[in-house]
Amino acid sequence: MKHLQTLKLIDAVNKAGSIRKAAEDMNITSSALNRRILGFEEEFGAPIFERLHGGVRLNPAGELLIQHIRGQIADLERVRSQVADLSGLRRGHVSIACSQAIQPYFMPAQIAAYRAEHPSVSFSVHVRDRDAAEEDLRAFESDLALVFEPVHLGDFDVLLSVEQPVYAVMARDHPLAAKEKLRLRDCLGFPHIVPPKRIGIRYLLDLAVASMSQKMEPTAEADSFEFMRHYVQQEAAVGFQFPIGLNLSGDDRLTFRPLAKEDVPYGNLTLMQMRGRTLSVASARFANQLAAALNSLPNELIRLARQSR
Amino acid sequence: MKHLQTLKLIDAVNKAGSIRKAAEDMNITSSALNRRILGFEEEFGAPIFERLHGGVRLNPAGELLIQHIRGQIADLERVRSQVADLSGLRRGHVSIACSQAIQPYFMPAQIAAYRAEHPSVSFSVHVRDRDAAEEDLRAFESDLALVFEPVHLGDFDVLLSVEQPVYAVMARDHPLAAKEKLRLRDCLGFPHIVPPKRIGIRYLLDLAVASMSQKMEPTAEADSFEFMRHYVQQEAAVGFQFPIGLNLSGDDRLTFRPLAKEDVPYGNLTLMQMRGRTLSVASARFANQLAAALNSLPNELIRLARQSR
DNA sequence: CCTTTGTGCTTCGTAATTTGCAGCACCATA
DNA sequence: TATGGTGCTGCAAATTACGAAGCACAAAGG
Repeated sequence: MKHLQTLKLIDAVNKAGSIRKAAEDMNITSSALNRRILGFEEEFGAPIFERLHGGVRLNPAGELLIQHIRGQIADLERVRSQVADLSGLRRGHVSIACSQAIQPYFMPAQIAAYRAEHPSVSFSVHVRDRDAAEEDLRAFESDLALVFEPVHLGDFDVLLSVEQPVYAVMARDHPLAAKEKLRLRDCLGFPHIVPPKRIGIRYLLDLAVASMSQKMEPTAEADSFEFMRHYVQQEAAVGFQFPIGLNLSGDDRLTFRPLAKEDVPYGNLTLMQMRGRTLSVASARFANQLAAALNSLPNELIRLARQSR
Repeated sequence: MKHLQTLKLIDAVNKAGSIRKAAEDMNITSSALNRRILGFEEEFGAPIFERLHGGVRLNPAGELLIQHIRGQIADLERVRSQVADLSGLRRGHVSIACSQAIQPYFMPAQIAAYRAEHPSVSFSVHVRDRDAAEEDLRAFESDLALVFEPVHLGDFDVLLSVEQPVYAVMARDHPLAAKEKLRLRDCLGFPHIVPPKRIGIRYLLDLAVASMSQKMEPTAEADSFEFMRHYVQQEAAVGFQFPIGLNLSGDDRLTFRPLAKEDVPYGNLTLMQMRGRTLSVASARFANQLAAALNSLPNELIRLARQSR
């Protein structure tokens, strides 16, 4: 869009940290870009960038403005999506940030289901921890976020929130695999592997351990569920994951056992968007589908857990 | 702002109803304007106007777009206001729509009080009935609305809502002036003057009369409180008004008596803004001041009513 | 029935704006 | 002190937007 060009350039300068670098990114000369910025600052009535040795950085006024710019660009996209929708095209793009646990099974299935009905809708999936996901929403880089244990609920609209128990993950021949229900202290007696502090599941574990005499002494700390999954097969260790990130009925090398709610509080899986924002048609519909799927999730989990026995 | 020029032109075309008229308003030639519209429609990907004999009109896509445009312009204004505020200037503009009753005493006093602290803030006041006030908010032509008995609360955020009884207004020598408390049926026994149906106070009166055997038979219907005020001095008639629109202690030709709540329900004086919108600093502060003043209003009324006896 | 008056749209030469190139002044670091 | 980075600035060239006039069309007016 032509009339947003200057605004996009400002955004580019902000991202690049210097006018010359941004000029290269946007395929124009630095002089042209520089003059556009100066011109904009003049008609805006205040400087947007503070000039320092080695580049530029947004000043407070610029921070305010960049937020407006991103909102404006995102909102124009929404309008175009709605227009495309009312001309019957059902086109559009959905950008979603999600926790790692969502990514292996749940999200691919949901996207495939949606695209089966609307083939000309495309998707961006950003795997983010709970902090980064919220940052994505704020910067209008994601339309939706589906994360465990969000940090700052204040700036967002919660579309749905469901609870998920924490599961212990271990090899099929692990001593604990025999028990039906596990206590947290059983798990901590064995070597255990946990995610780093920024991950929601670790937050819940830390919360649980805080009120116990037993301490958590992780053998390994890894942010990759893939790694944990293979690690517990090598050394009779215990890992942790939410059931939505597990293939409850289909894995014959691993065993999954829920932890008692008294030990580890359930995780809140929350679907959110930027507060007050009107989503594009595609995003709004996909959010509805996600909400429906999440609502029917508990029953689904029970069914799968029964199968796995 | 340069980059909004095309958008403002589109808005102008929409308001004028024809490209040539809008071109004249905006001081450019019709050919230039026409080309900008065509160019915009091309890069937007869809027509915005439907061409008909004698002019143009927005199509559904255009309606969506114009809403976006107005929102963007208003939001940019908000950003500039915030920027001015953080550079310590306390400048800005507040645009408010209000009921007729607010306009003679309350609003001027409030604006004067605000401007005493922030002299470089300017105001626009639009006197509107309850329907038109909401339309103003939707079109981003007013930042705030202070109206009695709003119609569609759905699209707006309510900042505050206070109750006001309906008062009967009559000449000082009117037979009813002797009574301390009035019933509606007393008033209807005399010639009475009421506002037209779109005014909030009439809505309340109609509501009240609906459950009575007595009917309302207005001698006159007028949308001007000024007219009503003088009319009741000429012919021993009764008018109606909210106390916020009355000079309870200072008028020696008129008498005001509250109507019992059992007869006529209290009117809801509601301060609203467009849903989800972030107001400019000046508007937000003025809204706060209004809210504080409205909250302390009941005591104030009691004090004034006591004085007037 | 033809004229008038309004519409949106197109063409073309010109005016205004933006761009790119080169260079300047500045600052931190090596 | 040299070097490599920055933002900024004249000046000519290129691009873009503009204004004046005219075209085709459609609804009213005499």
